[in-house]
Amino acid sequence: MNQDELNPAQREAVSHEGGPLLVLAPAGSGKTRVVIARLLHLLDRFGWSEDQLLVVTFTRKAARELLHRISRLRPSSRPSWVGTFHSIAARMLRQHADRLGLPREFTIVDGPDQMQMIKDLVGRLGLSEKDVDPKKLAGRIGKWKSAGVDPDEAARGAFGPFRVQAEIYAAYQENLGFQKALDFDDLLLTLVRCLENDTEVRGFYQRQFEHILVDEYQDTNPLQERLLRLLSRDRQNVTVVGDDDQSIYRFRGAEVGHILSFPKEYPGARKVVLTVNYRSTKPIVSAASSMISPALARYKKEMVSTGRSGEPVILKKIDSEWSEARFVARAIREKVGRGALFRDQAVLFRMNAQAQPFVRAFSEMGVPFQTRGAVQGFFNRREVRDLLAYLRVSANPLDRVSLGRILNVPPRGLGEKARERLEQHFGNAAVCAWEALERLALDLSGKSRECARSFANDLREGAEMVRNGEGPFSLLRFWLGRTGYEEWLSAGSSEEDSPARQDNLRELLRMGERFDGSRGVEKDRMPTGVFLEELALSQEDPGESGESPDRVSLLTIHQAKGLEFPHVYLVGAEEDILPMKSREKVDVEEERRLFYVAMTRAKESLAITWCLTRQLFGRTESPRPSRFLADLPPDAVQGDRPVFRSESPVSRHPQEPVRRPFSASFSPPFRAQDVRPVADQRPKASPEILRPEWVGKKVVHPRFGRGQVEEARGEGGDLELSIRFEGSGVRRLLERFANLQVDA
DNA sequence: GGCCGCCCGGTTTTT
DNA sequence: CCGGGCGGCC
Repeated sequence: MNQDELNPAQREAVSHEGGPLLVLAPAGSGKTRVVIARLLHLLDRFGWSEDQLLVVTFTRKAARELLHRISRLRPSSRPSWVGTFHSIAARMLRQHADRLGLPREFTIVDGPDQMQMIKDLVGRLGLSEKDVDPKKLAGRIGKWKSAGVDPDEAARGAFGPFRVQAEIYAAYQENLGFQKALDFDDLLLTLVRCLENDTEVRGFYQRQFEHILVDEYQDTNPLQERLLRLLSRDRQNVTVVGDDDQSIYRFRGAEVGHILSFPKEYPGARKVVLTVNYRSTKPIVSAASSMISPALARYKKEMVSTGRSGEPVILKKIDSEWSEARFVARAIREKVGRGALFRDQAVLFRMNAQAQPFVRAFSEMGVPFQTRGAVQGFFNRREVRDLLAYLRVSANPLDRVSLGRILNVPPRGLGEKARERLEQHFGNAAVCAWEALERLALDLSGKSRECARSFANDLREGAEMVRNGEGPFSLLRFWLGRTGYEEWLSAGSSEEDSPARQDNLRELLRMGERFDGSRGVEKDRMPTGVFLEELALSQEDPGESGESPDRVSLLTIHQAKGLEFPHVYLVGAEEDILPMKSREKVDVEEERRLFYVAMTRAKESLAITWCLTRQLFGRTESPRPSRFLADLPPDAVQGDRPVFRSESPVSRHPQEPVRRPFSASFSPPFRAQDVRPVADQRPKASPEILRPEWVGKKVVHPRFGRGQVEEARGEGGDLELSIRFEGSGVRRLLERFANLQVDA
């Protein structure tokens, strides 16, 4: 890439010589261009080889995009360590599998499998899902892992509901161990522990990587940050690129604090701020800037538009969500009438439920559209998961979750009773699938016995095929043939969904075939294992990466992150939706960033709508317009101004102090959104009453891990603690919200 | 083992 | 309002 094509700030970032570098890259500032130019610069200028550069992204899509653009600019260059945190971790773990006591083909447990395991364990401990909500428990386990808290530590000092959760956590980890399986968090945590304890492995990677580059750094969670520190020699040659204003993944563990404190945590860091927005017209840039500037914890940075003028941002008050959908449909058709394409336009909303009226109105009014459902379709389809479970047991015969899934699918006379027995035969050890089945067969009689035996034999055969290097295509055909799955499926499906299911099977076979045809030689790996790993680490629907047909996109704001559209309709700009309120709580800061992300997707035109009435969960509500609308500058917007009753609209929606009528032990544990992300960002309201009895206490926080209280003030629900955490520095937290476990 | 009816709860999502 | 999960029944 020619450096002349870069602006001064971009050039500064690209040519930075050594030492930690923070690139603040607001929306539309040419972030990817800088990342690629810097990568090429590092190769050219320092003569490093491709495998000395580590480039970390958050999604497969981003990694693929980077590789694609690099290969276009420099066909000879093929950086080998470009990937997501998880895929890189998996690769490193495999490279050192022997040292870690892991088999090379360990299983990666994905989200649904993890849920299944937790549910099974809850049941086996004689608890109902009313006692323990598996979803919450999964979240909790993830938080423990993010904080590096192992089951023993979790159990220590645990009380009440924590106790049971810690117990299940322990059982869950043990169970993963029997199966030689790691879940997503384990990929990171196991690697972090390995690097922390094994100086040789740590040295190996620290020597290997001359430079580390992290994209979307504002989305890192504590585990990823720890990994980054361990891989970088003396925290020196690290480039992080991101935008604190676009940090919208707190709910899944991302901490905007990492990017905010990078200069402190990486001594000598250089900070480069990209300010020129190449994406949007002047009014859009101006409106978005005004929207984000009241945010409390952020780097102050201006966004300069390239001077393109354009139509003002349109504000539109509408009576109901049905009219809202029709209004947008008409606006879209009008734009198309003036030469725009459908695919140039996107409707953005806060939650998937809002899509419904649009789907209906667009269908009725002949506006072509595409949605991306709340859950990705393909890999959550029963038939796809079933078939993959057969492959996974074949690749890793210790995989009980997958065997459990297919034990009686299609039905082979091994029902609930058999499942319980089988569990006993597995017991607390690493037992392989056919052994457990053969032992089970001895308990059974007649047809069931025969079925168990022959299934065991098939499993042996499947595993043999994998070991012999057979690829996914032949494995899939083998299992389809042995089980009669296809016939069973079409017999049991209704006429309307049968074709879709057959399609999915065919698509899976195609994927297997493509994989067999395309894979390069990878020594020491079984092709089927590689195939399964790739699927586990990329749940992207097949065909999603293809080119888009001419349709309007219906997306949540989260889904739209990283995308841009000439024309954007941001709908449902209402209190309790954007900002979203749940359980009487609003995380205004994150919601403001969401609003900002939505606005900055637009290149040419932006319309923002809100409704006066809305059906929500069967009830008709009369929402108030979003408080954020008050922050839009009058000279950049046009249309309906929302009416706020007082001068200061924000004060009309004060954050109600959250006081629960019951004691703290009843409050739901581990609400991440309660934790103040960065100390000193809000005025302190608590009285200056010192609480020396707290000082020096050791505590464990679900996210920040272990720490010690340095300062304590305030009373009752306002008890405020300054805690020095190992690894993440001092944080000021409200005891009421922090869900601390206090070490005795 | 599978189907039907009732009740409850309900953001955002990648790996 | 709608979908998932559970309990009861065949």
